[in-house]
Amino acid sequence: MNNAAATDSRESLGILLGLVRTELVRAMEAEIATKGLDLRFTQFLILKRLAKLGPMGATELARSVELDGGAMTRQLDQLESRGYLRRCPHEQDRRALRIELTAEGNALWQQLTDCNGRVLKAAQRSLNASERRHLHDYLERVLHALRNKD
Amino acid sequence: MNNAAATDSRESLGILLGLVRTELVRAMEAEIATKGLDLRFTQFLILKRLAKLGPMGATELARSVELDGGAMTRQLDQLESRGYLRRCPHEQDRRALRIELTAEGNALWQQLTDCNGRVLKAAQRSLNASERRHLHDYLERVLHALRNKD
DNA sequence: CGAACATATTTGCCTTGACAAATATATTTT
DNA sequence: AAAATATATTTGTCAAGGCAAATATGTTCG
Repeated sequence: MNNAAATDSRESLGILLGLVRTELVRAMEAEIATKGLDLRFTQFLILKRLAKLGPMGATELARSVELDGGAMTRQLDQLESRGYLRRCPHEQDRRALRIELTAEGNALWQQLTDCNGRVLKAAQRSLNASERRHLHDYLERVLHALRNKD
Repeated sequence: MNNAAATDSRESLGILLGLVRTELVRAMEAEIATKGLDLRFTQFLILKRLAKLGPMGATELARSVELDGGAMTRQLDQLESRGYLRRCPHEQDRRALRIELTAEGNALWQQLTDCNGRVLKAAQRSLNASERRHLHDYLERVLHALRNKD
């Protein structure tokens, strides 16, 4: 009985993670849409990274949001054409870029940070502070276990 | 400080979930590949549902693995052409299908269930039984909160 | 009954992202 | 310094999945 419950619980982890993530993405995009903005979750993540960490290269940015380099190029095309960021040449390395938010990009982030906060607050509203920490901790441990699977 | 940590933790939940899921999918597909099989995670989920719950319609199957109906049609095309499942006419409803595993499909599942168990065990190896239950519980509470956001 | 509406499946179209090849520039080796 | 190697970005190609329209069938209401 105990055994059966544990087994079932283990087996649905993959689906459960997918469901939670899908809903979170959906909720964020819906929240963004209520502001009259049209941005995908990926684009939101890119802007967030730039806003939080400042200018950086495309490869570094891609790694930090777990996106393929080629996909990043295309996202940058879009975000640049909409005026949210700029591709500047890197000072020392002529291969690389220095991607930075424009004033418009920063203004946009001001709005997005609201959405972000509201959605995450709503998502975790039934968890207390300790439970939130634990959730985060467990997820990181699972991630670590998967990455070092010997 | 406490506040800052909580904020940071909240903000990375979206990315963290994505990372964990991506790694889990990657690990499952790698494990499947070691058996000489060529199956995507989605296909694995479809077979799993059919193996666990028995024959069902395409729409129900699609919902249960959180997949679009159109995408399901195409996955079924592939799995059927490889001989793992059959589309039978539904007895009462001539619109609907009754999708069932073939003998080959069941045999395949015997192999897959191993992979599934190994990966999930590895993923959760640093969590004890209580922590696994909690992780599952927290994720379900977050999911529920996102779906009923009033 | 017949019209309106709902549901199951399929198909077409489009966007996204992974992977690999191409290009340009840096770094290391010989 | 030339050659080999590594890294940053871009581009081409492909498969997967979301959405909407098409088709077929079922259900409900007047």
